[in-house]
Amino acid sequence: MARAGSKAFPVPEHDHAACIGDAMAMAEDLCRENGLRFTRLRRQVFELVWTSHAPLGAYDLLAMLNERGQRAAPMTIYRALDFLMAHGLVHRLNSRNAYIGCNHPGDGHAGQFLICRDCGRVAEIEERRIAEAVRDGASRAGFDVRLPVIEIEGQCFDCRGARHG
Amino acid sequence: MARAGSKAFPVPEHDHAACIGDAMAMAEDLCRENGLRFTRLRRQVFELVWTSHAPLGAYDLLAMLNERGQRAAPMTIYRALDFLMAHGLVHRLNSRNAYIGCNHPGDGHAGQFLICRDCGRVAEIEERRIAEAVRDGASRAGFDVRLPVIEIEGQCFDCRGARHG
DNA sequence: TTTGTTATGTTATAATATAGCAATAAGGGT
DNA sequence: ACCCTTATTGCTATATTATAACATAACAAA
Ligand SMILES: [Zn+2]
Ligand SMILES: [Zn+2]
Ligand SMILES: [Zn+2]
Ligand SMILES: [Zn+2]
Repeated sequence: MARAGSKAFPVPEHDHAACIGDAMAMAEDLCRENGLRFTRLRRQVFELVWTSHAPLGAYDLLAMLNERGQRAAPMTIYRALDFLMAHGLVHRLNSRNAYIGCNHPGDGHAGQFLICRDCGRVAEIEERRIAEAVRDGASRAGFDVRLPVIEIEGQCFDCRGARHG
Repeated sequence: MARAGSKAFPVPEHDHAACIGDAMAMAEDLCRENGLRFTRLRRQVFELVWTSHAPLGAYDLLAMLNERGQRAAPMTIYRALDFLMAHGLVHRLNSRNAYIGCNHPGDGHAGQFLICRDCGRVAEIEERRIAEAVRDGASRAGFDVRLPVIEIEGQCFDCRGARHG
């Protein structure tokens, strides 16, 4: 039962400011190295997405942004999200119509998402064996994988503990 | 390269009336055996979903239904789809907001979907190795899998052939 | 028939996402 | 500095997908 070393789901009382800081730093780096314009708006949206480890909807983000005086329209958020997604800085969770920050970006990588149905938090993992199994299984049907979307609903370690020790 | 024996994606010129007939028969059986009411409306919607091997949107189905004189409202379709989904007769593809028929029903089974980005067709597979890899990978993060959603975008055998021999 | 339950009809509205065009800001060469 | 080009943002309207709430109808058991 891994856990101590696993960073997939951070413990509830962790230093979340550090999560945000790290993500921000990585995003800055990635944009600088690739000549991307990490504008004020994009920065703000990225920061908002990182408000929590649970995914946020586009209109949630919009409301949060507007509470900061920015009075933006939906398009504004969607465009910022498009940029961030295009460069792997955030991911969209199709099963929730919601967006989650990524802390190991890189254009167009497709990880696997663990979604806790109790606390709503999401962890992104990158298990080679899952990707391989998907590729092999698909190829047995003559199918060539381009973009696997894997969103796994279940229960995280902390929520399991909370229920039946 | 498997293909001959694979039924995941039927060949384009197959007898699709037989697909519909088989699916219908299985649905009838499942409902009879479980005391479910496979009403006229639900039957119609199920048949419409099976119109093609590409997934159809709720409003597409609604339009098709209304072309048959039924003048129904959105709720009507969504309720029929809810029933069909609850009993594994159709699946919702989150990445497309669309619905696809299932021909091996059973309450709440969760397969893996191959979605061709060229022809739009979808094949449902059930690869034990994928499910196992997901369960193992998740448990390494202390996560207990309840409902894996796996939607794999790529290119099917027929579309690959059509492009470069 | 009465009664409780499930299914459908109907109207309105919520939630999510995109189209289209004008205004502005950033970068690059002269 | 200037002009030019492109990328970004602002803004209004609209499309698409899904649900809420309540009334009526069909069904089945008592
Ligand atoms: Zn954190
Ligand atoms: Zn949890
Ligand atoms: Zn067919
Ligand atoms: Zn295809």
